Amino acid sequence: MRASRYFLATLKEAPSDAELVSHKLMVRAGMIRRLAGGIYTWMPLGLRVVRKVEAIVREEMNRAGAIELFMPAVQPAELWQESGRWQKYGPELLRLKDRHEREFCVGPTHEEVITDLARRDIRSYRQLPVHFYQIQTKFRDEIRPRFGVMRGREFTMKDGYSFHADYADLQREYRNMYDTYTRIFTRLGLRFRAVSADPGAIGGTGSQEFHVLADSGEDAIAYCPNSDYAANVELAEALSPGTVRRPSETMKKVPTPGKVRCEDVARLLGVPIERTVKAIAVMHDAEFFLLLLRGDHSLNEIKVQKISQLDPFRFASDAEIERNLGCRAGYIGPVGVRSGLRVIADRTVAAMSDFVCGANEEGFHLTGVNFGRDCPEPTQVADIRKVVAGDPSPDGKGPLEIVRGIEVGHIFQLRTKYSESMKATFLDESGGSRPFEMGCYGIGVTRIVGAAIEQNHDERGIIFPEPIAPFQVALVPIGYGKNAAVREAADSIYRELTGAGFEVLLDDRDERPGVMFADMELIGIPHRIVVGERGLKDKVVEYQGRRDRESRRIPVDDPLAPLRAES
RNA sequence: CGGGGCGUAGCGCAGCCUGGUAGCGUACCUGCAUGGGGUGCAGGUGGUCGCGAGUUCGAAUCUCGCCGCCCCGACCA
Repeated sequence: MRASRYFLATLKEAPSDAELVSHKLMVRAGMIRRLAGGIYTWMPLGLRVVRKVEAIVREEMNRAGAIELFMPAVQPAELWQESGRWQKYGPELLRLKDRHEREFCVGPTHEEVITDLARRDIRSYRQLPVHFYQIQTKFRDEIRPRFGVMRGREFTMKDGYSFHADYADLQREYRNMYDTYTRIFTRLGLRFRAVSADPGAIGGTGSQEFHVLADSGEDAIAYCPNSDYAANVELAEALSPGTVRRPSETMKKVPTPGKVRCEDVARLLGVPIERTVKAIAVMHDAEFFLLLLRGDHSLNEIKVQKISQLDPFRFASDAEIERNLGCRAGYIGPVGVRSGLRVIADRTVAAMSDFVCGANEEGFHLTGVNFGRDCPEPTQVADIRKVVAGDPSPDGKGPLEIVRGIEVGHIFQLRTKYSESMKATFLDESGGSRPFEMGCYGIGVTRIVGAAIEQNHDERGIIFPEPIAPFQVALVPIGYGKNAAVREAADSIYRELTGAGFEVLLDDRDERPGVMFADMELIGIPHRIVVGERGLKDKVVEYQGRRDRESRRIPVDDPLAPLRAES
């Protein structure tokens, strides 16, 4: 490809609304342009990268035995009403009406469509198992689209759905997909980690997410460096500390005017924050609950939601706190509350003694507090906090560490959730009618592009992993338009590299060297060959890898040398 | 959904408080010079100042409404 005939659209400055490096760099490199909130045009250069990702995903899915099809983006409301999600999905589902006032939605996912297809076309166990997938545009009307293509509203996703006669076969395919995803992300050249995701809601042996590791990731992942334990922090279990309570102090009321946060109270009283307990007031319908956490811990809302009396819950308003405790937020605690008020303590709190908590009186806290003696034992003890680095791994193999990640894949055992609600059944060997066992497996294709950049960049721009680079080699002649020797050498190298199967971007724009270097680095091409009059006299050109600090001279008649060494 | 901020040329910004019909950098076009890290000089193109209404002789500027975008919050005990 000749740069003069291509459409490079690099920018010196990024638009001010871009926050993440990957977003800024994608705009600056001319990979994407914004059309509306969370909706982007893929420019020629960006599209090349998307296509590379798609190709790898497609190849591995096919190799794994899945079959590609293509479903409509616009879906009739009836299917969603049947599965119950027309109500449940909420405002994230973009709904629309056609000219006959019939209701449709733009598909955020395709379980309904594929299940409908299966119930029509799969009648016998002899047709099972089967796994369909597609690479398709989805639309999710996010509350707050941001981070460019990483949390857009319109995005490309590979979604696959498998159908099985029994659970054992679903598990087999689930493992198959685990291995396939691992291969895909490895081939894409990404540092990633598979982590356990929410197993409760849908059932089965659980689901797993694949995260690209990056500090800017929206998810926190807890993992054990000594084992393969890894889970989204939302689910990672915080074990009971198992320490024995040893009350030694007597309870005292101390003034703490203006100190409402645990760390402020701890500092004022000169005690470690680990000795404080904070109380969080929540409501389930009209019922009031007090949740107790150690001062330095934070509430895990997902875990709270799993306590049956608290599904769903919301935070209590100031008025509700006043009404139930007679005190404003900031000074509330479990001591002296009316009987019958439900107090749920985190496991860590349940093992504490001589702790500090709010006195239910504005401007005062209590020290030396102990359960049983100063206030009733908690109504319930549960794991309701987020794990922190240093907590013991649930598998007992050492302390947890926490890293951040970007979710780029998710595999799921759906079981019969959709096949039952949509009456999708087949006939088994004995002629009985049974609902399909289903699995579903997603990969965020466009998000991968952002995640890859998030993980691979420097102050000059993008550093694409080789397998998804838009071009592998940037060929930069200096004085292409003026110097015949340079032009001939560049053209000849171009032919040779192209002939060897490399995608080469020949910068024949006759720009100043600095401009060409800056552009090629910005757009992240992994290899660069510079052809200049100076070197040609010695029959050499220069090679520099995108991560290299310096270039090195290579013979002009063997430009493939450094690339061979690579592979 | 709550709070805050912003909307002026493709991009980044100034002007607005103290009304007088718009400016800087960059990008783009032309010419000359330059030719190994976003080069220099000169000359140009490009804006209904987000949209609508109002106040005024006169509105980018003041008022109201709408739209769009960004950030923060929804862990506050």
